[in-house]
Order: sequence, then structure tokens, then C-alpha cells
Amino acid sequence: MPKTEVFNREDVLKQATEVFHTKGYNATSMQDLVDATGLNRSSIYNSFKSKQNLYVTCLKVYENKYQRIISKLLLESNSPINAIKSLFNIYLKESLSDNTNKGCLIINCKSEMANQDIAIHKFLLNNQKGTLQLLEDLIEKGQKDKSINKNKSKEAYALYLFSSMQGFRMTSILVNDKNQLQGLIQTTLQNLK
Amino acid sequence: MPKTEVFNREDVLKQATEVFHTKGYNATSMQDLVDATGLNRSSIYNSFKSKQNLYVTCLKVYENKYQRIISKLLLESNSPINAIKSLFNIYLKESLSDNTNKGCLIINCKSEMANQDIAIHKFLLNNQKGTLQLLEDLIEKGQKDKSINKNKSKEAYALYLFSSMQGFRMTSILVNDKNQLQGLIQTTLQNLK
DNA sequence: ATAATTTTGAAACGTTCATTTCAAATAAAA
DNA sequence: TTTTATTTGAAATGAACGTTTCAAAATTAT
Repeated sequence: MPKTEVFNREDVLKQATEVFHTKGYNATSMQDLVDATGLNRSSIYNSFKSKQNLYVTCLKVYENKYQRIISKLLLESNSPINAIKSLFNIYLKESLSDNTNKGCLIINCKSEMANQDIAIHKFLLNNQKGTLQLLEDLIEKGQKDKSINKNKSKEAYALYLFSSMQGFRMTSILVNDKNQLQGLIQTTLQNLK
Repeated sequence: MPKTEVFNREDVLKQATEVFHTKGYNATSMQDLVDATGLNRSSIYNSFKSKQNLYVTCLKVYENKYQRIISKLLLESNSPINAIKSLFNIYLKESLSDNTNKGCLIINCKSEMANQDIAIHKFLLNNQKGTLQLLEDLIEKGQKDKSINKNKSKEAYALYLFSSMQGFRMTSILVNDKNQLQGLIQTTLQNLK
């Protein structure tokens, strides 16, 4: 009986994410989203409820994308330390290919919204928890196979890497030199060896 | 002949900075600034030209504040590595005492505005250049007095610390546990020893 | 075909935005 | 005290904001 959605939800979210990523939440207007997606205003509200809800949906899609990337990477890597290195290299590659220097959507979100919106605050806490857990598991393995030293606990190293990744993604907004960024990754990881 | 400004410019900038710091640039309205400063709309425009110009002025005041803190700290510290440690500890202290978890004004600015406003982009580049130069000088001294190892060049370690500081300040937005943050500083600095 | 249900388009909602205007108040210099 | 330059207050500017409304179009099942 019902007429069904004609647009491709995945595409629309991709386009909306691109806008939020480039301009941030507050600088993105509903008109920007209408223009970027080609959808009608009311279709957006019909399908995504509100600007804030659409934003959170984009965050989750973005989060999922990286979770899939990381999972794949873990399977491909022969050792935990190489998996970590590959992860940094993905950030490096993305940064170098992004001419608009947008940085990371989730880090931008944290900077702009963490203390302003409780739903987003919750999302960020959950994202952090998951990332730390994943890193802890990796480090535990690395410390067992001796590719990572035992100077610090897995919890300490996980937080270190979590923090380093945020630093790297912030740094690579204004530093676009490949050698410098590769050096930064090396320096960061030398701490674990 | 002229009637002179009655308000205290320093106070007004402090109040405006607080608003920008808490809400970010785009979420801060002129009304917010009027409310926070107690100034009249037209007085703000008269004295600060525009919202964007006021924002940049606040950024510069904030930057100066830290430059003064760091200078003082360099004089007080007996060694470069301790100066660096003290700097991280200042960030730690600020983070723990900031119940609103605002993060760093300049990092928030980079995340929100670096790719949106060329005047701000320029400010950020200059800020980065100054910070890196200061860190390089410190590291050079540390490598001379052997408190910092020579595994990497002073340029590489300066970028590492610059990046680590950004990571730390991002991390401390959602991690408020003193022990964890102290551990993070330790882990970060162990790399230099 | 018809009925049922949803999406769509266009316009309008009331609010808030950054900025401007301008006369009144103010204060230093003459 | 008058002149001169500036700051102030309050109101207004027009544009943009996020969201709602609702009739028309569209699509599927009967």
C-alpha cells in the first residue's frame, strides 16, 4: 500500500556526512543538507527526524566504517604492532588525500559538541570505550608475542594510543608533509617497542 | 575631546573568551556575547568590529596567556624535560578543574574553523610554528644535557610533543580521571628518556 | 480501477542571526 | 560653557535558521 522511499539511504547519509564533516554541526544548515542530498526538506525530516538526529546517524555510519576497516586490518596483519601501524597509515593516507583538511568527524564532533549535547556526549563515551577495548586487546596480544614492551600496562598503552591517534589527526589538519607525518607515526610507535 | 571607553577591555575579552571557549564560534551568538560582557551591541561592534574579529582577538589573548605561562615555567624548571612535564601538568590541572570539559580553545578552533576561515587558518599556522620552535629549543637543550635521548631529531620530537599535547587535551575532554591522565603523561614522556 | 498510505514539493512558521542605524548621553578640550 | 568626538541604548534591518504544514503526486495491494 505505501509508497516507498525512493532515495538510497546509504548515499544520502554519505552526502550528509560529507557536509557535516567539512563544515561541522553548527555551521551546517538544513539548506546545505537539502542541497547536498537532493532530498526535499520534508523528506529529510520524514526519514531522519531532525538535524541533530541525522548528525548522530552520520556519526554512527562513520564509526561503523572505521570499525570495518580496523577489523579487516586485524585479519590482514601478521602482528598487533603492525595492525596498529597500519591503522595510523590509514589516517595518514586519508589526511594526505583530503585537500579540505577536514580532520576526523568524530574528533571534530567531540571538540564542538561533547559539552553541549548529552546524546552526542553519550555517543562519544561509547565510541571511546569501544576504541580503548580494541586497543587493549591488541596490546595484550602484542605484549604476549613480544612485539610490544611491558613497560606499561595494556590499559596505559591503549590510552596512549587513543590519545596519540587524536593528536595525529589534529596535527595532520595543518601538517600535510608526508615525511613529517610518517616520522610522527614512527616516533609514536617507537615508545611501544 | 572624546568620551573614552568606560569598560575594561581585558575583562570584556576574558568574558567573551569564556563564551567562545564553552560554546565554540558558530554556536556563540552576538546575544551571548552581549549577555556575557554586559556591553551594548553597538559598543561591541564599535570596539571589536565584528564577531569574527572579536573571536580572533580572544584567540590571541588566550595564546598570549599560555606563552606567558610557558615562559615562566621555563625559568623555574631545572631541566627541559621537567619544563615539558610541567607544561603537561598545567594542562592536567586545567582539565581537572574545568567541570564543563571545554578542552583547549585553540584546538577547538582548529577543529571547527581551520578549513573555513583563512584569517583563522593563518593564526593557527603561526601558533603552530611558534609552538614547534619553542619545543625544538627545549628538546635541543634536553638532548645536550642528556635528559632527552637522541633516538630522533629535535624536529621529530617537537612534532611528537606538539601532537601529544593535542591528543592529551582532546583525551582529557572525556577522561577526567587524574590517575589515568597522569599515566598518559608518563607514557608520553617515557618515549623521550 | 480503486483504496490506502506514504513521499514529495512548496510555502510558511516564528525565531534568531549578525550587523546597522541614529539620536541621546557623555566627557574631555577649548 | 560651549564645542567636538565618542560611546551608548534601543530599535530596526533583512537574511537565514530549524521545523511544520498540507495538498498533490506516487505507489502498492486489493
